[in-house]
Amino acid sequence: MNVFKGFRTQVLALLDGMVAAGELPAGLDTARVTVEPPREASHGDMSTNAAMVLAGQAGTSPRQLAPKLARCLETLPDVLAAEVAGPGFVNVRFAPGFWQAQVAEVLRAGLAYGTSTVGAGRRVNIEYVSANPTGPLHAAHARGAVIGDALANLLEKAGFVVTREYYINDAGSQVETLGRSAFLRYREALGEEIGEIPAGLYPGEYLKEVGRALADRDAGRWRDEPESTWLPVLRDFAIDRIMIGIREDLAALGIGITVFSSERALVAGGAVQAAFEALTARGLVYQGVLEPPKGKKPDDWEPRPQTLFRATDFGDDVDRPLRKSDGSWTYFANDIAYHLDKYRRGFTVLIDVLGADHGGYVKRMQAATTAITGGEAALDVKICQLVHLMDHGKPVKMSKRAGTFVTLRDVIDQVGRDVVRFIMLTRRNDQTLEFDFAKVTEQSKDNPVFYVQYCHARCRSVLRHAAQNLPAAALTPGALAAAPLDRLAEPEELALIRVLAAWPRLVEAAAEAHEAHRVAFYLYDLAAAFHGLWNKGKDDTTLRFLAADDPALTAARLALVLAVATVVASGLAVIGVEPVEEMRS
RNA sequence: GCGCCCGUAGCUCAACUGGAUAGAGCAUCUGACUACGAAUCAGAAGGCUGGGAGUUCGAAUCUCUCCGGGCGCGCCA
Repeated sequence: MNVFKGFRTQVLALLDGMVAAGELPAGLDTARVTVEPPREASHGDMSTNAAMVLAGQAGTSPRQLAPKLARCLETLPDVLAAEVAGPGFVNVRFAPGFWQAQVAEVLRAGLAYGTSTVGAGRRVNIEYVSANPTGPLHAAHARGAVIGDALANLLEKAGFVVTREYYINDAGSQVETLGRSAFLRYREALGEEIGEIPAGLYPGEYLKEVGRALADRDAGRWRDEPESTWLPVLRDFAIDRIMIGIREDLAALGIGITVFSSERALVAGGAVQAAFEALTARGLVYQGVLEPPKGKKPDDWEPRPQTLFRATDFGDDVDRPLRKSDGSWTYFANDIAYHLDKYRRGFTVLIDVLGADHGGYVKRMQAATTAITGGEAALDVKICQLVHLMDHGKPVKMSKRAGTFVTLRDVIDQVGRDVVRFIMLTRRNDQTLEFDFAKVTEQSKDNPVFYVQYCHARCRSVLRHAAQNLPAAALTPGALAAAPLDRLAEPEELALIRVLAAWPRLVEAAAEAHEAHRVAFYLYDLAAAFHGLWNKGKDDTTLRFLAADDPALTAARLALVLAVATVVASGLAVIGVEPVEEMRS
């Protein structure tokens, strides 16, 4: 239960009452009325902008309207005081009991605390990773994988029905190159000396295994055949082998892709032709000649008529080609068909998580999605900026040519899956991210993974201590929820409860914004509030959780501790990280 | 040249989609370890939110224009 949203409905009800009493005109637009925690804690518990939003419509001023609303708010049972502040905010203070009750809410809900229904069962398709099946996943893929996966978790928690999808680009020239490269390794596996890998083919060592596997299966069957015979076989064989490895790597990172879509199958099924015809029927396809790109003109540029999609009608900068000069479809045309396919499978909310090099692709794909679905589906594209791999502050050298690039598997093996997942969410997706092997495994407060995990471990530690003196039955969530929570009266305790109570609101806001990183930042804030209270107990022993001479107080504080552990675990579940019981030394 | 993203404390980053006096963490300075684990915490100091103009009750956020960085720019995917 989002307490802020709950209070907003109460505010709206009071406004209706003011309308009925003739204090406000009817027909006010309350859509922009918000209830938020004030930035400054001293301003109170919640703040509403209602007077400022409505004053104009009501023909009065915020400072005149606000006091009237404040008086109404003070009639509510949980409200201690409502004050007008600044340009017309109404700040509300709640009775401690209002917050204390939230602890019991957390314990009753358990890990489901924060689960919301704002998604209302709407179906969302989120496509992520979608790395070309020409080699193993490398370190940079981790970011898109985690952002997509965490966003999927987040949206599910917010009440959306989510499909997690991986688009296999198995149709273009790159997989042909893969087939040729694999053929070379196949011949090598049969004992041939292949020498240097020619330019234009993939040199990676990982293809040796592919070549060997095919040699084991088919022996010399393809060696002396023409390319037209072996290429499809080698290509498909290599794709299958590489996709097996990719799936294993994703599993190692805990990425739960549910649907793998094949570009080749899509094309073979006539989907591109169908999408093309749909666009044509809408009058959005024509033959035309594009201007050359200014400033950076390709050497072989020559004006030529092309089959173009009217992307500029939908906000793109130029119209985009759908066919290559040899008559085959462009990647863009295939992708239009793919997005139409998603729409036809019932999704109206589409999210693509793409790498930084796809930045220039966003507008055209959004234009195409709007066009092909008649505006019924909306595409949001999350661009992941680069990840700079570092070690002890120095860049990790990588060279694709020398085959020394860092694979995703390397990273997972070195620092662990939980660390990878958490760190990838410690920056907004459109901000570059530094990933330092030394720093992310450091056991200090500089390391947010550690800091948050340490919070959970401390909570569990307290509960373990309590278990030495109390029967297990007294420590269940149900028993603790029944503790005298009104004993949680210290300012720091109430402040901590406010942070807990912000979790459901954060889930909703982050889900609507499609921003999973906010969960990581929230967890950091929650951990900070808890560590602060913990340390207060160092100076002031009356603040300690376990009060030997006061069982009732102890029970109330243990309820709070368990609630903190629960919300931390709930948040980590969205990120896809396992909460730890204790820190290993 | 055009488009997209970014520019916030010395450094690394937030800021709840337009809210109040822009917040954290490092680093710096001051203080707290016979402990429910100090692997932490409290306090101080640090800002013309790259510059300028506009929109309105109100702008880091929206518009325009410069400056600086990243990514991309017809038959690669």
